[in-house]
Amino acid sequence: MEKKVTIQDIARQAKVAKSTVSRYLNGGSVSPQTRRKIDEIVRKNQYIPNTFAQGLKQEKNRTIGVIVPRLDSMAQVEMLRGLDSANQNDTFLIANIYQDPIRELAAIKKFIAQKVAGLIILTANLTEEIRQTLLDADIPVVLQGQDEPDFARVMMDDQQAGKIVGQYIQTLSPKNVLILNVDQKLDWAIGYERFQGVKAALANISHHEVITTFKRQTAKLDAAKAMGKQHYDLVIGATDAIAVGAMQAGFELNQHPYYLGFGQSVYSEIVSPELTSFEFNFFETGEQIYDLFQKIRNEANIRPVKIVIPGQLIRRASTKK
Amino acid sequence: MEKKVTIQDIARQAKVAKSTVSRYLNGGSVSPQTRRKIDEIVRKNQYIPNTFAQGLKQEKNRTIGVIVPRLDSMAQVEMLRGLDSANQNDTFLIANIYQDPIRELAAIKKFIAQKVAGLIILTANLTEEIRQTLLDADIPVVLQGQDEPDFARVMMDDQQAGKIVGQYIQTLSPKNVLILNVDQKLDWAIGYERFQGVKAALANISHHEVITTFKRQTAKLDAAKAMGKQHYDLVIGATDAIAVGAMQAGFELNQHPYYLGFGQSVYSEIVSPELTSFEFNFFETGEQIYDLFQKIRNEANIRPVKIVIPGQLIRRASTKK
DNA sequence: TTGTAAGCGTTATCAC
DNA sequence: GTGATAACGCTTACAA
Repeated sequence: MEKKVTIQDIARQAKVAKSTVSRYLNGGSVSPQTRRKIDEIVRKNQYIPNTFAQGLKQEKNRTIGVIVPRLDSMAQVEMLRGLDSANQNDTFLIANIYQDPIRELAAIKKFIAQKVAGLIILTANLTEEIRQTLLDADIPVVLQGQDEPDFARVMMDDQQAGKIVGQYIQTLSPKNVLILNVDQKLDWAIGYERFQGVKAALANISHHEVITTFKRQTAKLDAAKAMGKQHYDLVIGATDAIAVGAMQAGFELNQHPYYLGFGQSVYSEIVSPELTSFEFNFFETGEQIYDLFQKIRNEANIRPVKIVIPGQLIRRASTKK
Repeated sequence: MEKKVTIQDIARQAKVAKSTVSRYLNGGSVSPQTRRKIDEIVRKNQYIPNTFAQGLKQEKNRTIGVIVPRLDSMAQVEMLRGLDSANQNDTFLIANIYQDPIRELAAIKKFIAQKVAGLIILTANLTEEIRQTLLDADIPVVLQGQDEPDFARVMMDDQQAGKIVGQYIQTLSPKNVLILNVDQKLDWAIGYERFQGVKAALANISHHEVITTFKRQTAKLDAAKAMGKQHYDLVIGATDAIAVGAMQAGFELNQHPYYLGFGQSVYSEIVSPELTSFEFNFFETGEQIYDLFQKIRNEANIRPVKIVIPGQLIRRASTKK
């Protein structure tokens, strides 16, 4: 059990003033001899500066608060991995807020109180109160998933996704399409933007939209209800999880329409038939988020930027005859 | 943009000494009137104590470092959720170390330097160096996944799991069994303990063991190789992911043995046929880990405890005729 | 019950 | 290049 060794101890052993040691540590001017002497003593004592004292002195630290809506989402976890991979020298404080705005606000306030260097928020929906809190705090913030003009943000190109999927749908020439979507109010980017292009392509095709949730189980139930009433030959889920839920429902009803999903990719290759899906690279998105954060952290008054991440349609067996 | 308000500001406005405010904040003795006065001013100014100043003074804080081998594992994420759910008033610092002992050691050292209140380590394998570092640091530590007698730990009951699965296997009366396991050195609890009971049950049954990795893709490849050489009527995967990989291989080879997995539960209900699997409640495990941490944090010199989490066999379609 | 004052470990500002 | 010394915001004896 080692007791804490302070800058003072180092100074004493090196027979210099602690201010000299401090300068040594922070790359100030120190004579080569002194430097070598301190070098050795620091190493021998395994000295590590006290984070709290540092933080107290310089109103700054290398801790970034990360808000995650749900940790049981592949997309989110991939983005975290991306953040981690791009990370230079920061510590991430991760708060899982279970898609609850109340928790979200609390977590953000706590982060601000802890004087984090900045906030990265993976979110679907900012309440007005959170918006204000963020603006007032006046710290670097990067948003993902919500297109808020006041903030730096990284977005999936859901419009393009919808457009490409829309075009693809037409090549399948379906007769009757089931859309399993989520509430726009819950997630605008997905609920609205993602489906703009899809719906445009469906203008002259019979189709039906059912609002369900992100949970596979719920989606399965809702899909079963819809598919029980009438017959569809193409089912589009707002996410892969939803599409897979529908596949399960169809399986039980012994129906075999085409299926198409969006998003993550754990599910898609496991189900049989494998799921055709419009996929985004969430890992790379995470990296981009971190890079953007670095940029706005360093350049003082940069205007809110928007970065758009493209994706691509991966055709698999679920849309093949 | 609000500037920081300190305990001094509150004291001035309330016309008391800052020590009084400090006492107020920490539940010391304060007269009702003073209390009310401070109460109001604190609220009006939205005062939040500076974490660094607090941490500097009292060598203690409410931050717990959590080491996670991989975030792309359902089991791990569930445990994190459990931790979160049981959490009273702590902040979790989560470090994803990608199953890399080097990163693990680095992360642990960093946590210790940051003077975390304790460490929760979800791990499969402690190197000797990490063991020593942990012991030297002399802070509360709870381990999960590694049965180290020197530490408080929460373990899955892999022995019991193996035994139950072993009994179940016999009811299936297979002729030739393929075991897809992982290296014992990588994960003793899974590689060795989990399969003790299984192998005992297989004593008089022809079987073959192949070592693969936790990755579904690799497992699929290894399974394909083995299943290509001879015919099996039961395939047991050390994890669900491995079993699912094998299912995919079998599907492509047009073989349809029974399949059986262990562990998490995302996959099991999605594949068709649904996967029979021995399941642990990782969420509850997370809660237990936190509770145990609380206990050893508060009681000074408690002997290293061991908590064992049972599981249950869920029979699904993959082992039905 | 309240106030005074002495640190906690670090960095920053000066003189030397 | 170096060393006193004063903060940073808070807690905690110890006095009053």
